[in-house]
Amino acid sequence: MGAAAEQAAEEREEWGGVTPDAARRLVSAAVEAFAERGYHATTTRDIAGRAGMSPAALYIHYKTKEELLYRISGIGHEKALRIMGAAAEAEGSAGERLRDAVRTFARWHAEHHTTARVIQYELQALSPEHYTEIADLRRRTDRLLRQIIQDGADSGEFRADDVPGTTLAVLSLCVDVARWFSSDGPRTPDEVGALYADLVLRMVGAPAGGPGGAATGKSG
Amino acid sequence: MGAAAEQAAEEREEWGGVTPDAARRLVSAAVEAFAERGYHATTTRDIAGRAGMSPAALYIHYKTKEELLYRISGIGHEKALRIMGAAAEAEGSAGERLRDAVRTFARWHAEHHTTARVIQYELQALSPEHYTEIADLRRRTDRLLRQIIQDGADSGEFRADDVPGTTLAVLSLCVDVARWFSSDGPRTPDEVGALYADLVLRMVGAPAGGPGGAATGKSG
DNA sequence: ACCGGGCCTAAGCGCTTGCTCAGCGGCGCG
DNA sequence: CGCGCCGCTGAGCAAGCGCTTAGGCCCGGT
Repeated sequence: MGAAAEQAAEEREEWGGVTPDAARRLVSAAVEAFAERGYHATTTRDIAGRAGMSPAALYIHYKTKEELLYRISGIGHEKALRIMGAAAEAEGSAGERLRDAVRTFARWHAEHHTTARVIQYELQALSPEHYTEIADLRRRTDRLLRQIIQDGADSGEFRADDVPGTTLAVLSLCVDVARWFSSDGPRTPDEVGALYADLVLRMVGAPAGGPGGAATGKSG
Repeated sequence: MGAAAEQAAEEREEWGGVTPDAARRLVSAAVEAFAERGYHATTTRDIAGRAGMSPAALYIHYKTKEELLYRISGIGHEKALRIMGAAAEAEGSAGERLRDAVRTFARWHAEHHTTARVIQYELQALSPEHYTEIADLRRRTDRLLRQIIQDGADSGEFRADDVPGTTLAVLSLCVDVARWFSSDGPRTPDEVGALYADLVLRMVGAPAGGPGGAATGKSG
């Protein structure tokens, strides 16, 4: 399989729910362009061009440029919420769940850093109604993580004086991966996830992290 | 002193180096607008309007809209570099210097979150030449922080297996304050600085932090 | 064979954008 | 008082924007 076909396969997985094919190609092109230049600096002509169509074709599948952003933001935030939910609902100690949450959440922000960049840094370009809807997904993600940290604090497993503040910091740390991560950089998404999980567990005073813990892994 | 006069006084301090007065008012208006809507969504008419001038007046003081961003970015990054430099060159253990660095750096990103937002999230709108210049300031800031963490790791005061990775995480954490901080929120800039200093010291395995350390301050 | 509808394009409309330019008011200086 | 000049404005230009419209191709059903 060639590189182009491979990328197309990846896109089909990430945007699998979007049909028909032309609509999916447009979403994919828009994510690329928005991540690269920002929403406002991206023209509908650019998006259509990347998708191999004329500018007018965009409006057959989406009413406005903002609707494209909304679709991307919705799918991305739902994916992020599902990732956090899977970690939160898993069995295990608070430490194990927190490790899993940070590892998978940070890794997703690295692996899908173009999508993540768009959904995290272009929120203000959404219409007020769409923003309200997306904000709800974000609150739910925050609540899931906060509950994990609260559980650890309640049981004495974590040392977290300010649970909302710690939650905010952990979420902020993971989200900001989308800003600095580059596929050309020295770190793989897996490595970022592992590093961040270790750092966060230490932040809450649970350095050993139970089974699978490797906070001081490489060299001690 | 009224609220308006107070705000004007603050601006004069932050942008004190910018003269004449009209040029400073334009910088101030541009920071506000860029932070609120983003660089590309801000029009020169909006900037001039906020500064109480006609659109044409902008071009007497700045050649282009991008030059305005460049000036803001330069002044902001130099301030950030000075803050990090002051902490790095201070006397004291690595733990003390790291605490000071994170506390002041995070606090600045909270207190001046509009400026910080512009300099951290609008880099891609700079011309390539201007970006290169700003990137150098960013590298120097990064190097200062990395040296503190390296010192602590070398002396055994910190437990940091991946010094560049830890540096990146700490910087990312502080920078991202600019994205979520709001003056209407429940936290003051001082509180954010204190919280973040505690979290970061634990991240590097130095929870007590020496004199002045209050990692588990509020309730233990 | 023929029609109907889904998908697409070429052309372009109305508007806003970053930026320019000729000219004007008022302050300092002689 | 009169002159020059600095800071500014009103009007507007070329270009590019988001989006629309009229029409054409192609494929499935009858």
